[in-house]
Amino acid sequence: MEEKEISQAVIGRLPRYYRYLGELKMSGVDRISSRELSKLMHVTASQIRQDFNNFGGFGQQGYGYNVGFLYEEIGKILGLDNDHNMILIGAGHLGQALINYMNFRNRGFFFRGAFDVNPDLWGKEAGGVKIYPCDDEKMKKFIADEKIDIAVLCIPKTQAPAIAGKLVSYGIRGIWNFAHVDLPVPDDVQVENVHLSDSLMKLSYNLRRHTSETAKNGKKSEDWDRNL
Amino acid sequence: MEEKEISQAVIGRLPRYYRYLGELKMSGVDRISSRELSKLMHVTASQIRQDFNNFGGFGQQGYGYNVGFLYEEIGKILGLDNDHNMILIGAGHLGQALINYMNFRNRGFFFRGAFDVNPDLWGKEAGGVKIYPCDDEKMKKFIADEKIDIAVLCIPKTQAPAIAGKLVSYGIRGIWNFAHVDLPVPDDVQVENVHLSDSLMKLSYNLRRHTSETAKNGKKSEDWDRNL
DNA sequence: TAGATTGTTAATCGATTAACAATC
DNA sequence: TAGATTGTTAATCGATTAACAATC
Repeated sequence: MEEKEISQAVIGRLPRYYRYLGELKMSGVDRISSRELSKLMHVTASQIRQDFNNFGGFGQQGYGYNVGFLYEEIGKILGLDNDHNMILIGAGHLGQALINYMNFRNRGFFFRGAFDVNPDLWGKEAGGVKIYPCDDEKMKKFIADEKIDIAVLCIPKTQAPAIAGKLVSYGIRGIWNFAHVDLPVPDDVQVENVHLSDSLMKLSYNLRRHTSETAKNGKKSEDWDRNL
Repeated sequence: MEEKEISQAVIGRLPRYYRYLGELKMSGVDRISSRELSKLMHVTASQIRQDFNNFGGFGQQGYGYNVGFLYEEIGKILGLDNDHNMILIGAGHLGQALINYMNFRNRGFFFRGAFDVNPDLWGKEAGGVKIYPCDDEKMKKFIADEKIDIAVLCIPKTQAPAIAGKLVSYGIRGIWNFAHVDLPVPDDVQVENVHLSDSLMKLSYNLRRHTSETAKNGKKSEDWDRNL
């Protein structure tokens, strides 16, 4: 039986469902209908049901969805029931910020080590792990020994594609890429880009667009759904 | 005459065009066709032409596009021809990483000050600007005096909505939100979310999906377009 | 049972791709 | 002019929304 490919549009919404369900669970709600959730999240109930039904029937007619169960199931879909071992490549400001962010750990994402070209950092610690030289053999061995599956790339864009290529050859299957460049990797390697300046440019566009629009029609809307 | 609203799908692609055009310009290329650009960026030539034509005719039949001109025009569309004054709210690890990142400055985004609740940080500097107490009156005056239009929110999600509300009342029109929560703001305030853990969860999903798929059909594709 | 709400099919909407006439 | 390539319309594809039968 052919499994249908789930669109990235759906996947992109799962973490937000997961977050809302986690909060509902925390506040003791143990049952919710697509309609209630739709009001809370400002999306259509139709979309919620369609999204969930990509993965099978999580609800019950006449009842709705069990919050705890749904939360767990979406967690499983997102692969949060398995731990992930990560290495940080580039222990600069941003890299250190990420490695010190505890919330990733709570979701099963663990930094096992960091690598940097700067000798001043070698042997020091960041986020509870050692910083090693960006040495090919060392990285290769570390990735194999520690069963690293994700590399977090926080290095200048000039160096990113070359390092990414090496990491892939050492067995890395997922790259969380903060370098402002597209990484050409084989199709069986997953890249998730976080292009901060792109994000800032989108904000800049929307600021200008809105400013000129209000200047034009002079009205100020109270509708804030679009921002969610 | 009604101006058609440009879809966020198009806007989301502009920064990437901008990046490629900047690189072409730097390497001395001054003319490119939609077909050449499509091969470079791994998107369809049709999409490129459609995207550009949302904003008017930037090209010339039989010739293609002038790289420098197109680069400038897209910059203008993105609002990069105007400077933006920003404040950092929350000078923790992530906030300090952002305020120290020089590339935003090159694009016209300037941090003018930082605010934090931690007294140990007050009076210190980060990224060349002072860190102030998160005091209502001080923030209000600073935003007005320094003509701040963007606030960069790097605070825990529990505090983010309350602070965001205040900032908006002080005149902030754009929020770059790194807190893991949806901010309810009026429609004339633009929010750009950077939800890092959501991004990591997507990577986790795609890792698992691919791992089980290759396990199933045992093939390893060389096509890497999808990762761009 | 009657009421509620899902799962799912059908209708609509929007975005992407293809095609080609206009034109440089 | 002939060739190339855009701007733009038309066709296709995919995603969202609406509707409702199934069922708890």
